[in-house]
Amino acid sequence: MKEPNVNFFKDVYEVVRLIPRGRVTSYGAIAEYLGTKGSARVVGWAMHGAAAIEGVPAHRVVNRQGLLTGKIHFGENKMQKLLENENIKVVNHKIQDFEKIFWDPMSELGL
DNA sequence: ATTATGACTTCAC
DNA sequence: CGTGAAGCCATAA
Repeated sequence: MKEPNVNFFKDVYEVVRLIPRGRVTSYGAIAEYLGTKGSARVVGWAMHGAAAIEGVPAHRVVNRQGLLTGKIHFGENKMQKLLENENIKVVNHKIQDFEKIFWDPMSELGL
């Protein structure tokens, strides 16, 4: 295949799509689930396109600290509004009870 | 092909 | 999880 990484992007969309409502996950978790755990940044790049795709709640994907880093490109008010709409509490650009609502694809989906 | 940048992560203080 | 520095993979110019 000429572009094997493209498959990676598609997987990211599927995983993000499987994120339950009121739950969030991190780029590293998705990257690791896909096998490219070293490319957490690439997951962010995948989300860049995912944000334009329906059914891909990019707002549910945050960094390891539960910080809404993606809101910068997503829309600060927009992302927080969406998260609050999912019963997710966001304060100072950060998710509250992040470890509680954290959704790990490796544990939930099971490898 | 090389350099620079990025929606990240981990290690060290 | 405060701040700071280095590492890693892919895209854009």
